[in-house]
Amino acid sequence: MAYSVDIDRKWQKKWEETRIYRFDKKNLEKKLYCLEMFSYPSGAKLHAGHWYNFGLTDSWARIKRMQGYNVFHPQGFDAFGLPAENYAIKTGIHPKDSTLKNIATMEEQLRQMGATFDWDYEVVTCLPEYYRWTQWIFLQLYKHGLAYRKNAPVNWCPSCKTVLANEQVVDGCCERCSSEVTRKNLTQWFFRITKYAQELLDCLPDLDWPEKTKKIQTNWIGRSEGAEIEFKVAGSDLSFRVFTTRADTLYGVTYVVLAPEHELVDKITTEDCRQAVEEYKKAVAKVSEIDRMSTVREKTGVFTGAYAVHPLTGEKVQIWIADYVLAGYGTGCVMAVPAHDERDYEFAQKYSLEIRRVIKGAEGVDDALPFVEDGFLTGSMEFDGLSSEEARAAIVKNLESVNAGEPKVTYRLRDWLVSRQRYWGTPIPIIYCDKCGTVPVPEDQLPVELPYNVVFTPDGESPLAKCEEFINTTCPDCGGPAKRDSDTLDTFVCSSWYFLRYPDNKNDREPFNRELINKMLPVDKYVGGAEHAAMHLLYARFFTKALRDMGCLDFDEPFLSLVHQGVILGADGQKMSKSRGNTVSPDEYIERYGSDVFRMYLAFGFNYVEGGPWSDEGIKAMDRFVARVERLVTNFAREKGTPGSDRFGPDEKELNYVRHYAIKCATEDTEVFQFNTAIARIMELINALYKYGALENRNMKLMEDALKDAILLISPFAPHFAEEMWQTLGYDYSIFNQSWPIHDEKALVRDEIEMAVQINGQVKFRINVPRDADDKQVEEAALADERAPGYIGGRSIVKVIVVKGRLINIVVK
RNA sequence: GCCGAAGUGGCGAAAUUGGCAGACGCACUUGACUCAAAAUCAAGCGGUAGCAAUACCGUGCCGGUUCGAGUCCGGCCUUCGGCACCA
Repeated sequence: MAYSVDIDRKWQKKWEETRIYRFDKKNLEKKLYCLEMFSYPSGAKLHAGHWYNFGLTDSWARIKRMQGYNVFHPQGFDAFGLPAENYAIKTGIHPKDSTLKNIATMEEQLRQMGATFDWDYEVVTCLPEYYRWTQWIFLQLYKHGLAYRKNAPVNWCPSCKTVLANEQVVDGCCERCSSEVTRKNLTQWFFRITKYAQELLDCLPDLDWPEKTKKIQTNWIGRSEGAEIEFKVAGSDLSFRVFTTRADTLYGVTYVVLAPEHELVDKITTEDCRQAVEEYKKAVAKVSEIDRMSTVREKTGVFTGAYAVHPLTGEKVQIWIADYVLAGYGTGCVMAVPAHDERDYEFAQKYSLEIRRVIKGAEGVDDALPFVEDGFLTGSMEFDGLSSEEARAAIVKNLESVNAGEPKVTYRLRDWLVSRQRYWGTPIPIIYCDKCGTVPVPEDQLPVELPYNVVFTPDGESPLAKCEEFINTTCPDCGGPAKRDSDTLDTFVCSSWYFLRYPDNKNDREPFNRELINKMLPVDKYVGGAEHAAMHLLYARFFTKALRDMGCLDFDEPFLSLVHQGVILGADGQKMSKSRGNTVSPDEYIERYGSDVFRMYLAFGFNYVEGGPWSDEGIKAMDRFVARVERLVTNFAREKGTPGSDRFGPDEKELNYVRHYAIKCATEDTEVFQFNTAIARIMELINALYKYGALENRNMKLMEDALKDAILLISPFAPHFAEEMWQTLGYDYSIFNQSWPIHDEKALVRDEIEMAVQINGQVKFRINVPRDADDKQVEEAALADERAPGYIGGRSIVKVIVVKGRLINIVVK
């Protein structure tokens, strides 16, 4: 039977009946945890990107399985989230109903992929069995001081009617709906990820992750080393601290700037200036955070009338407020050194403030102001002549001795805002009691179930707030009337620990068993989109570390090795989208060619990490290749048993060489997700088999062995097809219980090697030399070649370089 | 603006530590089979010149190091990611 989608179904059924991909819980010594980022159950069908991610990672997992690993390869769904709720607002279909329906559809489609998923370990984040433990983790974080509430200005999307994390705001617009984001003050729950900033940074170098991703995380965390320096407010007991990375420029301070929101502003502002300050503060409050973040905007500010005392010189400098100083970074105050900072320079020029040089460039360096690079100190009393680097240490030391400063490290990373004014998410397990205050829901009362009967009106208030039977409850402490938190958790919270739940997904006493999880984790190979480089991956790392410190597990990092798949574009080279009409619907292709052809095309047509444009010609070519293999197999199966020779001449040697070369390369390339070259080598083996098959008096044993290896090599990429071919060749079920072939190094040694002969670095001709020829013999062979004199002419040989097994370069003059 | 990655035939892409550029495939051309077409099988296929042997050019651009550079160094250009008043 020619390969088609029917073959897919046949073997899917058989695999399911025989439970062939079931994970063996007893053999944890050789476990290998292979994981793709789980998906959101959207209403649409699986797209090419899902196949690219899941299908090819599955091929990788299959090889590992055949190499004897006990592969744990689970699947699940990131099932809470905005789209389902927005869909409900639009259509009236309840998020729970639509989500569960979508999950059923997607499960079905994922089964049709023919992957090695063990569905016994499925995890669905919107089910109480799961979110009960999300809530439990929230409570542990709360108990350990890692979850706290504060009033904070938040990014508000007027269209989604919800709060967005900074990272969900793209160009001042909502990541999801692209409407303009505004600012709003709300009391929100935060996770103290900043506590782990340094560790999150320190563990990065040892991870087998793409360098680019590590770089993104490094930037995101944004460590900055410097000093905190105290300035006293002249004529009062008040003081404030500034953070600076340029303590060497301290003598160049001519004024200081506070963020307009800084708490000290009201206290120090003089009567003369109060009106101007108040007006300025009002004006700043009106400017959206987005506009304020624009670098092209002209800097503005006002004088507070107050003066600060320079900690070393005792000089009085003006205190200003300006919007270019951010309340949320560092201490919310800066010392202004206009001579050596571009922003301060611009500001000082505008408001005619003094600009005082304290750094000069080295000999020959253009140090026109503002000079922002390191140099040598000048006008800085006893520090004159020191380099910037020496001066930073010396000045901070000096400050420390007078108790006016010390070395300090700050981070750009901010705490993670997790409250969402939304329905379709994990309820926050907190109760507010007038008498007892903020009370965590007792663990034995979890889960706090999400009520089904709610009204979806997009008015910015959580639907839960309007659900009386949910919101009104009794205080667990005093038994009096109390209210539940009406917000739900960011869905990134759900996805920050799902990989911990998979191995123990049915545990109803705890989120996961500590002993088991210590054996099953970390994840050995994690594969998913690069768009999660900053958020998801950082949050999951934070959760892992926090859970470790709370005694729930004993490892430091969740994902040892990470791969990002590229993006498959439409045939026009543009991102696939319905509006462009360039989407590729896997179902149609699978119906026509079978899922293995689809998967193999994805494997062969692209560099996995880069992705690229879809090509109908490309998948047709793959269809032809599969048919070509099938012809080879059926022809051979017909001839099987006919007597052949047992000779092992040059033809056999060549076939055996290609065979083992294919085994070696396919194994090594697949290991590092280079599926395209792995398949190229398999194609070469098939070509070699055709060539050999056309000969008279073949060595049938060798041919069968080579063909058998070829099918084994194809099997991870075309599992249904390979299973069918295996059967056609008369072997027992299942090919996936076979061992992965190992190449024979001896077969890769050729008797004669072709080497290129270069004259002055240019290839002129090629010679064949015996495999074991030494440099001298190679040189002699090259020079003895009849073509050599013509190229050398009358010139003399200056030097001869022999690169073993590759080329010989004759340098002549 | 800063940080990072990438630019290779008509196309998708390969290329160990600096060592034969273009593996494998698509498209195309030719031949075999066929009444014919498709499919299949076989062969060719970077550019220019030439009947040919061959010569010259060729990995975004300019320069450098080297016996030898797609690969290393310096300077540009373009594209794509990340960050962006971070003190």
